[in-house]
Amino acid sequence: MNFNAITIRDIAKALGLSVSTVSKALRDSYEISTQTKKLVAEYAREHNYRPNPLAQSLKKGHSKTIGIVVSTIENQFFSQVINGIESVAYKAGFNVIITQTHESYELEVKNVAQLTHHALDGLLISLSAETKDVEHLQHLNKQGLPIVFFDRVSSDIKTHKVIADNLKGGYDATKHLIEAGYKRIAHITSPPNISITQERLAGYKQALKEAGRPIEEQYIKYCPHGGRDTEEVEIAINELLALPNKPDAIFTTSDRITTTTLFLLNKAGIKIPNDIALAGYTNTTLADVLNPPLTSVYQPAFEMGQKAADMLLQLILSKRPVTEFETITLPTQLFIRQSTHSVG
Amino acid sequence: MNFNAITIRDIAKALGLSVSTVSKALRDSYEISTQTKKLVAEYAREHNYRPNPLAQSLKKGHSKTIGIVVSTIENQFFSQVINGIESVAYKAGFNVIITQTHESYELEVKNVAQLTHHALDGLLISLSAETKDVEHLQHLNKQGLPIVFFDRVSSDIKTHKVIADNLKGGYDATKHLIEAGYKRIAHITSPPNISITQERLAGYKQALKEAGRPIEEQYIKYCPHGGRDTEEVEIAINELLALPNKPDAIFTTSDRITTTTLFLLNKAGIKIPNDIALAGYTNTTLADVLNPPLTSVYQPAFEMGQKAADMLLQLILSKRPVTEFETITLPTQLFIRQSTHSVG
DNA sequence: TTGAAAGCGATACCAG
DNA sequence: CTGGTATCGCTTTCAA
Repeated sequence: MNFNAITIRDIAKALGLSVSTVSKALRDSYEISTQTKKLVAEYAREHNYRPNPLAQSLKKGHSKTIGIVVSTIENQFFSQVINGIESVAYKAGFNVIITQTHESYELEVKNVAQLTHHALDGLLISLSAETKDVEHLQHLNKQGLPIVFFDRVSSDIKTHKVIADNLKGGYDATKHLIEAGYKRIAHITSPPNISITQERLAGYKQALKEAGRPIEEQYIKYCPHGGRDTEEVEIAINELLALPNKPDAIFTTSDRITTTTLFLLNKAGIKIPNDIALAGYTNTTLADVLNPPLTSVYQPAFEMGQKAADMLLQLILSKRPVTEFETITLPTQLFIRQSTHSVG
Repeated sequence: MNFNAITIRDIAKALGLSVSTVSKALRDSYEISTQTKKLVAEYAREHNYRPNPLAQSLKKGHSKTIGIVVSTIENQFFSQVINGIESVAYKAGFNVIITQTHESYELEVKNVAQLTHHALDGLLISLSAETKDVEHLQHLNKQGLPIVFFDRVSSDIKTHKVIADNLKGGYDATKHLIEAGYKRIAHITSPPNISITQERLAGYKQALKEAGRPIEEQYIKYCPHGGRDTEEVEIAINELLALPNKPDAIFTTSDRITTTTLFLLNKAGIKIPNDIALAGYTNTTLADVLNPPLTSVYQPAFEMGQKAADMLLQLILSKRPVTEFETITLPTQLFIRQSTHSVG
């Protein structure tokens, strides 16, 4: 508040009262007479008094704000998660600060530092695609900053976590492709170090195994930045198309990889699903009006945000240190559309 | 910072120095000996000292954070604007707090209050669809809070503004539809009170006039919440379809209205562009892979964010009160795709 | 019922 | 070169 706001002292002076009386009156303390309260309240309203939150926070030792770290808000999945977080945070009187890592470890570290600089009561984070160690978080956590992971989590920090059932998501999509008659199912995914990649990949493998299909590494492609750059997806697709036995179906993870794959296949004149079928993770509301409508794994993003915020608030508000942590797994949903129409 | 962070006082005590010496050493003051500086710096690093930003802000009178108010971050246009804002804010060492109005006037007022409660140095805002008066902003502005409008602006507050060339956007899209041979061009848009609606509508009308076409009110439909609710778009479309002379093309404004219209027309089995052509405002990267690929007006969202942040920073950092304000108008781009293929 | 004063953490002026 | 002290705006004992 660098602008000329009226302070409690101004009110005190104007009304011939003491600062403490005004403060108490404003907070409706039982110690203050009804008359004085009325007087103060009126003056405050008329002059549009707003307590300086900085001063309040400094005094009280908490800021009533929580920080969110995601890779990009352009990704609908994350903006939906954020909406979920906000819906519960606001209700509890907490504010929210959002920062983006753009899949960069360096930015993640910077942003977390920046955020905690700004005095948070808690942190909600989904790791960047590059992140391999969580030293920067561990330290804060040990110092007492409550942290809750969502989506992309780390097993190196013991705290609450909220994830989608990634294994089942990968399994469902792959199984569907198998049942639809596809023979050579490729998988384009995020880098191997992040949790969602591993879990979804495990689902993919499990479905293949159950169907007695071989798992071929040549059909599995990783995008170092989770599809942030179009080129990485393009490389993956080109490698797949150059295979002697090129795939007849692709299962993609993450919004970005999915839509980029769709874009690139269209651009290359490859017909979906006739030439290659496509099933992918996405939370876009546009899945139905894509060309073709896209078979997709949908994650309950809003609920994920709500749950994560709930758990964080619980940590923040807890009187005693919490030592028991849980990981909540939310179900995903497979929507079958024309991009994976049955073969034959 | 409710967690046990180490303070300047702790350092002073541990090192047998005074608080002020430590403070100065940390800020690399010329008054302090190199030796002491080294000592302090080392201790600070080892113990991971972070200055409490709350205390700093309180003392310095500014918080180094700017607030952003948009309708929804799920809208790609806005998330792109935010990315633009962040790119310049971070470079200048400013943090960013984002809040969403979900097109509600009430939420806008609440959020602005909430934000300023949290001690901002400046505010960047795109008005909600419901907002008709800006009393809540006027007051803050008069108190000295720098405000810059973008996208949906108000003429009631004299300050910097950044907008897209909405008139030209509306004009280009409509003219294109006319030239492509469409005869009855409808327009589905946001509520009439917000600036972008008026400007785009003006462009639509101008194109029709220039082509010697009549402007028929029955072809112009407003969505009270800018397409936030599917129903409002559905009502608009149904009314258009029920017309004796139903339109053969629709020009939609706003991401949400555009994609919802596409969805609803598809759902109703109406072929685009054969039954009805569609051209709409959208910033989604998916325009190319929609069914059909969508003719659209694209706004330079990232640049808009950059410009707005630039101007806000300029206001914040200015030594003397600024009295000269400007409105920057950014060009839009019309991308012609299959949803408006030429007739015949 | 009201007020004086300490203190949250950091900064800056002024002495020494 | 170092340290004491007032201050930012507010909350909270403790006295009066």
